[in-house]
Amino acid sequence: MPELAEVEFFRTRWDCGLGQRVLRVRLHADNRIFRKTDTAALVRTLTGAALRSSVAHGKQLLFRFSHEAWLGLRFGMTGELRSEGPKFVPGRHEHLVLGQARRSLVFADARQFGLVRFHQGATAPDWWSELSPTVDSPAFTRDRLKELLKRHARAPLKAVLLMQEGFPGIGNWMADEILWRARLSPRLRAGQLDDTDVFALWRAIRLVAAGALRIVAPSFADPPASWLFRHRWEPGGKCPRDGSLLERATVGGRTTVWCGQCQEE
DNA sequence: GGAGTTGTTTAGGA
DNA sequence: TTCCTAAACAACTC
Repeated sequence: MPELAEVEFFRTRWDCGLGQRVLRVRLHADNRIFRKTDTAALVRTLTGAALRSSVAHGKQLLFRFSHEAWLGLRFGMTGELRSEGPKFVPGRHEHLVLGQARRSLVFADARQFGLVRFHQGATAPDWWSELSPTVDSPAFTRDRLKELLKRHARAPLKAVLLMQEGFPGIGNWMADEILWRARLSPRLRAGQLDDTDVFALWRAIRLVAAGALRIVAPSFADPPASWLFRHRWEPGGKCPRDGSLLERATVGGRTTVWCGQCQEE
């Protein structure tokens, strides 16, 4: 479920706990979600620590606590954050619950494709500080995009846009939306683009990222009907630009929707 | 019961 | 060696 804007939406759901101490940590230590986590250290350190701040980077979140404690979260397909009452009892999918005096901060993920990470230290962990620039940051330049396309010249555009090391935050629906805006077929090989195409793709990336953050992040609202998003899952869905029937196929290993008329092969 | 799901990692092939 | 693809992970819905 969560891409750039959805992750940002979930981040703010724990804002109500900022500045407050964690009194009790409950977790399902044996679950796959903790495969990279020292759960004993997490429980020991976060108990009594106060939540200081949070930040999103693409599909990833980092929460900073007092006691030099850092909590990293990834959502996979079905992860989410919620705030519940102080007496909340975790169900089988609520893998991590930080109990504060007035609320419980809940991380749930039914499929457990997500990830919980814990770090202790004066500075953010390496797996956070080494992330490449997100697509909405000033560092994501046209030259950087050109370089990424060159590096994966033989892969289809759709597959390249989904690579988090190059395009942090872009997921399946955003990739389709971007390619539709740029009028480029998802099946085009990345190395086939000329400078005009690269510029169109860059502009579409910026526009879709900014639009998603503006529309989706504050309240999880759907984008307007002028976006491909609203038509991509409908049977018989039509292109909001020219009204022709949308195409659907697996590209780059993922279900992909595009307009065969206005997206250049 | 089978197919599909807004994600990532890994094994194996080209 | 490097890069790309398909399968696997786990649980739910239609």
